[in-house]
Amino acid sequence: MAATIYDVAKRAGLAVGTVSKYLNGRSMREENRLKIEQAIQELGFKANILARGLKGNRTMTIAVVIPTYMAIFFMATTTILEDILEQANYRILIFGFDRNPQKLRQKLNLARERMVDGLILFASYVGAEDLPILQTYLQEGIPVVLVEQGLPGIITDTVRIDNAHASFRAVERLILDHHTRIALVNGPEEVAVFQERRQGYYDAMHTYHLPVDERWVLSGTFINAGEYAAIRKIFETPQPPTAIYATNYHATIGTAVTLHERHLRIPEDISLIGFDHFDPMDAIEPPLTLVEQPVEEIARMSANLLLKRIAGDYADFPQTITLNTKMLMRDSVRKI
Amino acid sequence: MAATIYDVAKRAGLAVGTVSKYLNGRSMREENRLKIEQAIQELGFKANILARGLKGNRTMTIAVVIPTYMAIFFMATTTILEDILEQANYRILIFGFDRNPQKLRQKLNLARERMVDGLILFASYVGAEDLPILQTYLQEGIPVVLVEQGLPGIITDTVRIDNAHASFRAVERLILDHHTRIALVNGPEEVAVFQERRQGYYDAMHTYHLPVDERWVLSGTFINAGEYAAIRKIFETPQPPTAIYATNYHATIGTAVTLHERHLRIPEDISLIGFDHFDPMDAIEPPLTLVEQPVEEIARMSANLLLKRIAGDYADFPQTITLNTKMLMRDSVRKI
DNA sequence: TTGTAAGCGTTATCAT
DNA sequence: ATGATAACGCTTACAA
Repeated sequence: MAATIYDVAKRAGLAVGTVSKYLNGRSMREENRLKIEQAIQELGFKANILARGLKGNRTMTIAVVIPTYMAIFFMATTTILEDILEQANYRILIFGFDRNPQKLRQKLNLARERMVDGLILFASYVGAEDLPILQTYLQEGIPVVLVEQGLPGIITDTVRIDNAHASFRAVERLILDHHTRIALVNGPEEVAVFQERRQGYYDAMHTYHLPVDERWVLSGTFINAGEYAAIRKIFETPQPPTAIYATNYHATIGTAVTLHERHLRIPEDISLIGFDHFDPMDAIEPPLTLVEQPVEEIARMSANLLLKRIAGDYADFPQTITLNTKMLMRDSVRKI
Repeated sequence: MAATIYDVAKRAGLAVGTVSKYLNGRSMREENRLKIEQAIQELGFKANILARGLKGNRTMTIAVVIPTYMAIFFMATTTILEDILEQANYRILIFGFDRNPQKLRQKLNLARERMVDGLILFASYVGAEDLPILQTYLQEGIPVVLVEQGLPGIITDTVRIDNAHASFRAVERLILDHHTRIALVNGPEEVAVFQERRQGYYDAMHTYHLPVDERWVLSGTFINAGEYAAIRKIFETPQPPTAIYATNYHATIGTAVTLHERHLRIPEDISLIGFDHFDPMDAIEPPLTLVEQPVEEIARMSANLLLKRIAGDYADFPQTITLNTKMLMRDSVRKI
């Protein structure tokens, strides 16, 4: 069995209360501090998190809940989140809900059972049925930060990006380079984030009085073969587009691969602006012009906001932080 | 505050002991069972996992420890693992260690603090410094299942695949189709798994008396641009290879993309056999011939083995299960 | 500053 | 079959 605080106390010749104080960073006689440190060292003592949590206060644990483990954006953000929170001495529990609102409900319950001190929820793919339990969190005073988007009736802090504006700028960039026939390869449109990204596309097209050919407006998950066939079809129309704007990681890679397969050169034959910037994308030649999400900043803002609430600081609550994307100008857009 | 077992007992007019028995599925008077169920219902009672764990027995929690969150193989396996273990009423805690043995040590400590009932460790990228704590797990009687590979001195169950044989068969397939100049795009060679995959390549080449041109034997992580440049260089040699065998997901995608970029047609100009089969790969045209890992079976075997040990069944311990990969014959290999 | 003891929510061991 | 109570490892009054 692992050593307990009693073992440490005995070995140090002190009482458990004193050891506990040491563990919680209170002041004490230097001499005793050393004794305790030595005892801890010798016994390889590690405070038992369960007992700590049971006592009712903090478990020093934060739940990070994401739609799926299989998407790089979520995992990249989670990785950074973990680093940041670890520095504040918090641990994270990762829950994926497979883009399934029903499963989400269950995961949120699990997290609550574990008495997490806070919740960071990537809020795309959340369903109406998940709202009540989120309310429960808030009622119980467990801070919640929503990432990606807000949720109806859930009054809490939110960290998001300027989806519509990001799209607008990307499409505008193409238009300013004299493209007029621009296709959209969008994520699943039941998700608010992708509705916004599509809206930005429409806004740009309308602003510049360009017609939108609905056959060029695609949407889907782009994780299976069928959907890529749709991209290929875009080029079977008589006057195919001269540029494509893809609105997420998969769509971007899939589109680039599809273009290469058809021996359409980027950007000579067709221009492409993608979305997201993760390592594997740089395998693509030429380096793509991309809308880059500030992944690190999203993580940092979410973590800090949550920690602030956990610390009891509810000034300026609730806050919605909208972060700006960057256009990474590289070599996949050609001026016509 | 959430309802406790005392609240339930009071509402049902019974003692906590009785309610506890109900929760643990022991027999009891039908009439009381109903009372308890109703009370639980009305109060929305959920047993507190922390208190349960503290009491010393099972936490019904299993740690799944993986080298990185950012690789699809690990996340796909973890997703399935979670499903399977959930059906056995276990929860999982996911820990990524960023391919950093030092971080792994820390994560293994975290998992132990949480008193997990078992550990599933993806053992590539584990360092010598991590071995002692693994021993601690075993000494404390916490079952450990190693996935991908065994570890020196760690006597426990292992679930792995036939890496060398898989490679042998893939390369042999190319040879039988009369390829003689075959390049290898391998994962990082400090990892045992990739040493084995490379060995299979060498074995096949030697078996068929084919010379290996070391300039065509590449290895790396293939998650950044520089490494892809190396693939391109393969084709700048005077007599370039006619076929490539790539040994993991990233290497496969990266190679396919690179080939397309150079307008080398698959399989007309060059044949390709890849490794792993996940959805996004099917974006590539033509459908690639692949070595397919039995991801689901890996997860199932690991989970079942672990559950068996947790249940105290140590017959046939330790066991090493070597699962067979499948060759998915599709359209990326040409008979010369 | 330090020691003592109650209490967190459960399970398990006793009696009853 | 059920009820009362100690114990799990920790934190936190409160007392010394």
